[in-house]
Amino acid sequence: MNEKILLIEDDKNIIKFLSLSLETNHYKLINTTHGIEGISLFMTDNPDLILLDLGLPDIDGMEVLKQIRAQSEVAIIVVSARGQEKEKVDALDAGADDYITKPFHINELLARVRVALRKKSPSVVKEKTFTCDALFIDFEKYKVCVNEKEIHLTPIEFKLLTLLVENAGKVLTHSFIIKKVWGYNSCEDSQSLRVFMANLRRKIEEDSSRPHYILTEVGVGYRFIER
Amino acid sequence: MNEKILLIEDDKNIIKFLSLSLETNHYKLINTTHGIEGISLFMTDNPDLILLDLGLPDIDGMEVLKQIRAQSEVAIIVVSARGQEKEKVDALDAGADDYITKPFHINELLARVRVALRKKSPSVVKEKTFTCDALFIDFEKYKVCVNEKEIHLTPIEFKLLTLLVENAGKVLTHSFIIKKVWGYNSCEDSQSLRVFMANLRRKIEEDSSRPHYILTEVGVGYRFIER
DNA sequence: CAAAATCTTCACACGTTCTTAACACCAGAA
DNA sequence: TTCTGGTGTTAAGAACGTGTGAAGATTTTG
Repeated sequence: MNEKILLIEDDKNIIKFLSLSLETNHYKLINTTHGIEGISLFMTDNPDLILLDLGLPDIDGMEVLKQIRAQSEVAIIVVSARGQEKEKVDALDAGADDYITKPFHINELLARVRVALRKKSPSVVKEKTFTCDALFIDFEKYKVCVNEKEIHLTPIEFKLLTLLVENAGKVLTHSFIIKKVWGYNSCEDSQSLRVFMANLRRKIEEDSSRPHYILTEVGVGYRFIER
Repeated sequence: MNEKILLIEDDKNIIKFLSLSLETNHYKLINTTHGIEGISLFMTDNPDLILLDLGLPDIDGMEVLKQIRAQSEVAIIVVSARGQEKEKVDALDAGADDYITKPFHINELLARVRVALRKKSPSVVKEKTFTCDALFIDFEKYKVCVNEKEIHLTPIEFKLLTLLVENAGKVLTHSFIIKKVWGYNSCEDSQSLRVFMANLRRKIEEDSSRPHYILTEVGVGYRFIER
């Protein structure tokens, strides 16, 4: 959140215009009108994205692009008045992630900023797992371990455990669980549910007569302990 | 190295034009004029990049975009005659990596294709071979060995094994496997799948009644053991 | 075109999973 | 104590999913 954007641009009007738009969209903005300072600011401030104009007063924007790209994979969007095909191709091949020609629509620019940021953002592979004491669940792999030892759950058992864990700490009523696991038009028979709870506890609890994870709320339902 | 590009576009002239350009630049090209078939081809052919027109004769291109993006991070460049700001923003926010408006300059398109491919490529570092115990697979040479002895697999068997191995450790549901192997619009018939699993096991398992590599998750699907 | 390989479909045996029913257990109330 | 309502446990059979051989359909190959 609050990604940092470095704007290297010498047109005062565009600076004003972009500052406003970017800041209302909750980006942190740094800006400079000169290429040399741009490279320097990139080094010191470590922005998440750079908006780079090609026509700068001191050095050529292409030079700035190449120097930054030589050191970093940071997202760079070229924003330029030069709309010639060759310049676009050169900038893109020199490492720019996108190229927008002035004049541009602000919403398109913002959308392209989002694209560039989502691609460069540390696309951490989200492990969809859950751990609580000796219990480990990998929802994606459909795998459940107790004390590092894999145990086998049937489809309904897995669904039940997932439901409980997703609502850890909350009490789930019998009818809620039945609706979620068996579907909305199943009769309100809690016999099966009790059997499944027993089986589930036998598999994941150390002592199923004194459950640690799945607690019974008499007259109401069941609840998974809060982490 | 010979990246595969899927072109979903209904304008015959553009198809001809792009085919020529892309093939002279040594890309492998697959193309279709319909969105539904596009999704299906994406599933079966696993392209490195998709060029998507928004105005298709069967379904809306945005729908194609969303459906593909729901399953994959593959590079997608929208190539459309619709140049409205809102459409660009919608497509980019729906997951497109870039948006080019017709008419376009071919060199700019090619440059943007290079940008999209170079950004996606590092994440798709695909292993060329796979080894697990007595099983060896060379994906490029389309070769499978068990105990150093080459065995013959049919195309679907190979595809199935590849899919399982690429997701080693994860449970793949029947419907997921069917979609990936047989394509998007195949009916949900798991009969064939069971037969292929049996054949595959007979070929790679020592004792196919007690499989070592391909495990069954009753009621859910199959999975390849974790390395 | 014929032969071979591959794929699909069907039937059925077998194993797993689910449902159901019976009963034990544990409060708290009469 | 006995009764009562809710819960835990066990076991049997029903329902469902899976493995497998073979036959027929389709595609590929020579």
